[in-house]
Amino acid sequence: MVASSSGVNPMETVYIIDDDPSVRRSLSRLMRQAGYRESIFASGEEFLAATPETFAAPVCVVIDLQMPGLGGLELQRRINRQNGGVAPCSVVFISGNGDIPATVEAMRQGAVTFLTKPFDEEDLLGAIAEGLAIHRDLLAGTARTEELRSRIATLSPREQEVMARVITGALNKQIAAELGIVEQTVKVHRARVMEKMGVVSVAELVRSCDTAGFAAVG
Amino acid sequence: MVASSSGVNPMETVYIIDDDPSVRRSLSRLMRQAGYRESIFASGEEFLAATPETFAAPVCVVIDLQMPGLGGLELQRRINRQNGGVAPCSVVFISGNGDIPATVEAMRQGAVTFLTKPFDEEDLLGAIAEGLAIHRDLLAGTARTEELRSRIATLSPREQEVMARVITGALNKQIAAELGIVEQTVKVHRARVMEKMGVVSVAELVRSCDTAGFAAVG
DNA sequence: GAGTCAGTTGCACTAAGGTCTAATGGCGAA
DNA sequence: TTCGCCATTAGACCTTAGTGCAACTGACTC
Repeated sequence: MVASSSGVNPMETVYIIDDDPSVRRSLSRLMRQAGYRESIFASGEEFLAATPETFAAPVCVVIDLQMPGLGGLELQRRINRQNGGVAPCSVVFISGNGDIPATVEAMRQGAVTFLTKPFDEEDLLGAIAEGLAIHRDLLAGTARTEELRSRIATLSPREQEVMARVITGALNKQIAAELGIVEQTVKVHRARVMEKMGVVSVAELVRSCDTAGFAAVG
Repeated sequence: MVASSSGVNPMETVYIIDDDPSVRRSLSRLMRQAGYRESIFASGEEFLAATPETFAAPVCVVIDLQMPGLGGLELQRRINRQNGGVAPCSVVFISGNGDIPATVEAMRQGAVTFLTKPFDEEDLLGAIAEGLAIHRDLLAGTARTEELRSRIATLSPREQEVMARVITGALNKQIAAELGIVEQTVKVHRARVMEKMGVVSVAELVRSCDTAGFAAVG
């Protein structure tokens, strides 16, 4: 089953990074035929300079392992590092004469797969479709997390202190004692927290904080 | 830094699966020298027949890719399947003449690494130490999950229905209306739920259910 | 038939959470 | 200085949650 123009999201982009001009041309054509937006780069440095550090739409990067200058594995490392260690896009490796240690390293760093030249076009298209799907799912989760983080950012310091204790299940009077304030003050902060976080129950608040990675305080 | 007897948990076990007797002997000795409990098997079938489907202590399995009968990749698949798709232990591959597609498949199936013969003993010991560490962390999480699941199992059907709604943040009167019972009855079930689950707040209950994979009901 | 258990309900009371109004003080920006 | 935001507190009032006690029903077991 070959991916075709119909059914491919036009915002999903494939980046090709290969030092061989003929490979770039050939893959570029293949991507266009499959209906993907694509851009080609002759080196990792070029790619890093020309693309943003994070992507809002699904992206799959096809990287040639052996390139002069910045090698494929080091490029993958830098791409991952851009986003605080979390992969900002999917990566597919292609290589004319790769070895097993390089394959292991690429996979450990999160590559979708590692194809050896000459490879079947359908294998590459399949890997790219998988990579885009993975990134699509990742972005979906990230969107929710980001929304919650921005909501948390609107909380005053005190409100965050109160929330951190509310999500541990602490009673208002306990929170008040911990913070050296009166219970009524806790209630006020608490009400603002619920409002700003867009939730109506402690259960929802706990889930939101967990999703956003907001740490509870014991 | 080579792992030595001191500092190695005596309950951590390494299983060697290789059809070559000399490799088995050699690796067996290496493992003992490193202070690990070890067992050797001449085939995947032997291993599957002799070991439990899940392990209570950290385990790392060293698998030879090419074996007559059950191959390494298929063995890995079966091991993973035993535990409902979740890896029940760590896997390290070794191979005399592996190829990149096999390496990719092994890594995609969760292998810690893939070493090619002849390999450095320290590389293998390092991989095993990593595999055991990964499995140790996995077991730590699993233990908590299992404890919560067994607690959930002690809940009556009605109590589970109530809990599923409590963790969505529903009020007692809403739960009562949904279940066609009176609020007081909900309170009774709810109190039992909190007691049996060993929590004292809704916040803790929500976290416990999330950890155990207990689904909320909207 | 007696005993057990899950499920149910009622009543009374206490504790905790949530809302509203109103007020005070500090602090930085316009 | 005035304005707005944050943090704080008070009092009143209502809603929910939690607890203890008692009781009834139906299903299942010994």
